[in-house]
Amino acid sequence: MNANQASASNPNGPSGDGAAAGGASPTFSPLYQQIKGLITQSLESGEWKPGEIIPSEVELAARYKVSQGTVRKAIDELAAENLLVRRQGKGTFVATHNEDRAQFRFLRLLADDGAEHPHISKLLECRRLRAPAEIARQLDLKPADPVVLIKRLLQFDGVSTVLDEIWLPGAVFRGLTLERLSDYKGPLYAMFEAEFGTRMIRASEKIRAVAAEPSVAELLGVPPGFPLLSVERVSFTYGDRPVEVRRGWYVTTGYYYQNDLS
Amino acid sequence: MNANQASASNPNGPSGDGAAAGGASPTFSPLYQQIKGLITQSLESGEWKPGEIIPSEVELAARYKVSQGTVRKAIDELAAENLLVRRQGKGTFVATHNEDRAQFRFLRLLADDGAEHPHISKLLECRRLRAPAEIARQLDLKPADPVVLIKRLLQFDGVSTVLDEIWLPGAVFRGLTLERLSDYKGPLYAMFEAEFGTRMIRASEKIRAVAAEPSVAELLGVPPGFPLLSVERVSFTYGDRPVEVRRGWYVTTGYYYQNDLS
DNA sequence: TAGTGGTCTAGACCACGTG
DNA sequence: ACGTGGTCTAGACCACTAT
Repeated sequence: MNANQASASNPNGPSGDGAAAGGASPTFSPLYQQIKGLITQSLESGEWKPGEIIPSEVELAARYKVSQGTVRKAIDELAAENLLVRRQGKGTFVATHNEDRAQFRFLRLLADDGAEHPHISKLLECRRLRAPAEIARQLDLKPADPVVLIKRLLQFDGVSTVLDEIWLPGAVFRGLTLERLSDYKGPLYAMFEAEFGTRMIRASEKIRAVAAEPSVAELLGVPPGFPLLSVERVSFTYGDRPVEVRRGWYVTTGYYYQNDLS
Repeated sequence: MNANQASASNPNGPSGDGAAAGGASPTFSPLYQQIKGLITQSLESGEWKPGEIIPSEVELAARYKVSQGTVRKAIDELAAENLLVRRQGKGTFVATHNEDRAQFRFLRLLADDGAEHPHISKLLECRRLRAPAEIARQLDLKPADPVVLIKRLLQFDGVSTVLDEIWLPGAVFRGLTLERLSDYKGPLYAMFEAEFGTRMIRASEKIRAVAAEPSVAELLGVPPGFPLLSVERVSFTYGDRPVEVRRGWYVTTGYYYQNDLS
């Protein structure tokens, strides 16, 4: 990686820009974006694992042969995307789903008074089967590829509130069993990143109001036809690869889904 | 605003930091945060109006007697908060609800196929009354203070999909009538910022699934008891002052509420 | 005392949009 | 050709955390 983009040599990026040369648009890519890519690679490859500290800005600047300011900007963006966490005086760390309130990021259910209540998870089943067409499409698999299906119930203050159906690609989550799930303490996503090296980066949800189907209603302890929040989530890992489909039904009596538009 | 924080003179902020001196925490506030505050003041005071261009970075640096990099960082954050919009080669502009897809930011309803459909607004009524206790609380008003209540229906592809009850502080929205509402073309928030100088910065929503009340059901053309998405929004303007309470009921058949966790 | 991230500056050059 | 934002550098100093 050349040093001086500013002096004379460097009309475009130092490192390869990814693809075919030719007459298309110049595809200018700033240095810090390329550094960002290199750091992301190290995260993805597991060189730095969740919770661990990464090299200091000065070290990274030396390693990539750029100024500290440039790696700084790269890290800034990765921190804004919740991939890294900066701690003044200590260092920069790989984000994890274990600690902080990283949990609320993915389950934004609050009690009517605005408080965040704890919940417990009741595992109902964990099966391996062939992907239904729709799930395969969403997970970017071939139809009938192996998948894992987890069903669970979340109880808030002892009341069944959320029923989840979680679909995972079987190839990635090899060896995932109900027993291993029950043994693990902490959030599901923390287990996924610790035991399967798969970290959920972002998710996209489709939210609807639906009438409870009889089977769902029974598990949630509400009458059939009861209005439920239907939350269909697709979660993505590095490279925007989908690695989870989650279908949830929320009883929003006494609790609500909190969303901030900003 | 003193120049050199870096040299000798300036152990803490140049301008006043807001409050009482004394033994409490030093309340260190970086220069760029103070610049951010000054820029926000100019936005709030209307010195630069929505859609207008603001002075260039170099000009602002001269005006505040700081380096360009410092105003740059201030503007960066304001742009991230959607208060300003940067356009390379042209300048920096005050954000507005008129253009772009600033609309989707506040009405994230998509068709099942993921497409963003246009909608038309049917105004049902616009009344002035005394604030109910709950509304007064949310708008930070005294009970029985004057408020404006707007009811409207949004139709997607000719189908009634959203019923909104919009509560506004009467003191701010003086002279708002059904006629003025009907005359205005474009999004409601665009009208608010253009005609009443009140710009919505961020909003907080509580989402639930509810059974349609008879009166609501009739307006939306669904049977009573039909599952609806209930969206209760409080919108805030500069200084995090609440200036709108909006209660919406969404029919999520053929459409869904899109939310991204990132 | 030493190391980390955080702030601030000054100056150079690049990419973009106008004349 | 010029002005705007965007990138990159180099160096100084500040604030926080650990030892």
